[in-house]
Amino acid sequence: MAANQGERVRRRLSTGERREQLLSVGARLFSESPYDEVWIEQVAEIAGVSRGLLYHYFPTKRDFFAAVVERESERMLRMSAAVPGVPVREQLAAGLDTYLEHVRAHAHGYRAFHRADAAGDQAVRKVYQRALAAQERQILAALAADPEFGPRALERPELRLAVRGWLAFTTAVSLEWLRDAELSREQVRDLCARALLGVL
Amino acid sequence: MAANQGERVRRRLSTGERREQLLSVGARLFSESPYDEVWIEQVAEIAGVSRGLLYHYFPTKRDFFAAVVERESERMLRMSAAVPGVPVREQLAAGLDTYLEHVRAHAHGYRAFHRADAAGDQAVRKVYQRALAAQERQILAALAADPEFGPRALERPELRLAVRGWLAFTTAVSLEWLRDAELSREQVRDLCARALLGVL
DNA sequence: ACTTTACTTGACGCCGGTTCAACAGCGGGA
DNA sequence: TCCCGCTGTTGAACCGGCGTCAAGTAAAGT
Repeated sequence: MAANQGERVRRRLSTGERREQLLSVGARLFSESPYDEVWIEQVAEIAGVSRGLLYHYFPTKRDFFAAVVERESERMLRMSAAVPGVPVREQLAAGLDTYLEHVRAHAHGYRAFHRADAAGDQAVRKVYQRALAAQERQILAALAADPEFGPRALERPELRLAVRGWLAFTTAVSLEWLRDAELSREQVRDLCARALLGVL
Repeated sequence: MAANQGERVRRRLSTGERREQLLSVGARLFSESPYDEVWIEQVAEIAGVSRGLLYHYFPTKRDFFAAVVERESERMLRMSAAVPGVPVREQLAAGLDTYLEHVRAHAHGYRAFHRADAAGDQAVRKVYQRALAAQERQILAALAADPEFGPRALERPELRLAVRGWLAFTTAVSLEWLRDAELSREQVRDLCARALLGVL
C-alpha cells in the first residue's frame, strides 16, 4: 500500500483536479469505514498531500463528508433521468439496469453516499434526503404518466411512502449484492422490479 | 432544560438500574444526533452523574454505543418471535402490528439501533447484522413452514435477498412513519404486508 | 456504627480536528 | 532569461473531547 508516497515529486494540481482527487479518496475511505474512523490525516496521506490542504478545500471534516455525499448524489441524479412516454413496466427494467450498472461502477461512492443517512449531521442528511426525494419524484412522475396507474396516483399519501420504502429495498439489495455478488445483475433487477410492482 | 440537575439529592442506584438508565439516555441522544456529536459528558450530565461513572460502566464510547445497540437488538428479537403453525398471511399482519407497536413504544431506541449499520465500527455492525440475520431467519423459517411457500423456498438464493430487502423496506417505512405519522398503523401495516407478499 | 460499594473529583496524557503564518511551484510580464 | 505575484501547499501549534487514574465521599445494607 501507498507504494508511491515518499519519493513522488510534489505535483501541483488545479483546484478542480485536486478537489476531485480528494473526493475520490474520501469516497473510498468513507465507504470502507464509519465516519469517525476516517482520519483527515489518512485522506491526506493517501492523496499524497498535507493535512492542511484538505482544510484549504473543505472547511471541516463534516463539510468534506458532505461534499463526498453531494458529489455522489449529483452523479446519481444525472444518471437516473426518466424517459417520458414509455410504460412504467418497460422503463423499470431499463432504469434498474442503468442503476445497477452505476452501483457497480461507483461502488465506493455508492456505499459512502448511503452512509449519509445514519452517520451524517443535519446538513449531510439534508443532501441525502434531497437526493432521495428527487428519485422519489422521478418515480412518482413516471407512475403518474403511465395510464396503468394514472395521475390520481399522486394523491394517495401511502404511495409516497411505498416508493420510499421501495428505494430502501433497492438500496439494501444493491449493497448486499455489492458485498457478495452471488446473483446476476438480471436476477437482482427482476427482484427489484417485482418488488415495486408488487407494492403498488 | 436540565431542570432537576443541580439540586437533586444524590441517588444511589443498583448497577443494573444505573446501567439501564445510562443506556436509555444514550438511546435518546444517539437517536437524535450522529455518533460523533454525542459527548460522553452530555450523557453523564443528563443522567445526573459524573463522566467518570460512565467509564466505570462502559470501557469506551464505542462500547457504550454498542451496548445501546445491543440492548435494542435484544428487545427487538424478544418481541418478534414467530408463532409456528399459523399461515404466513395471518401471522404477517399480527407480527407487523406487534412490530409497529414496538417501534412507537421505543422510537428512540429503534432509531439509534438503525444507526449502527452506517455509524458503527466493526463490532457494532456485527451486533446489528446479527440482529438482522435473526429476523431474516425467523421470516424464512415461517415461510418454509407454510404450505403455500414450502420448505423448498429456503433453497432459492434470491429469497434471502428478497427478505433482506423487505426488512429494509419495513425499516425505512417505519422510520418515515415515526418522523411524520400521517398514516395510521393499519395502513402502514398493510403496506408492508403487501410488499412482502408482492415480492415473493 | 461499621462495612460495603456506588459514585465523585480533578488532574493528566493522548490524539485527532482545526487554525494560520510562512513557503514554494507555476505563469506572465519585462 | 529573470523576476514577481498568485495561489496551491506546508508544518507546527492550538484546542477540545476521549480515556485513565488515584484518592476520596456518602448512601445503602447489616
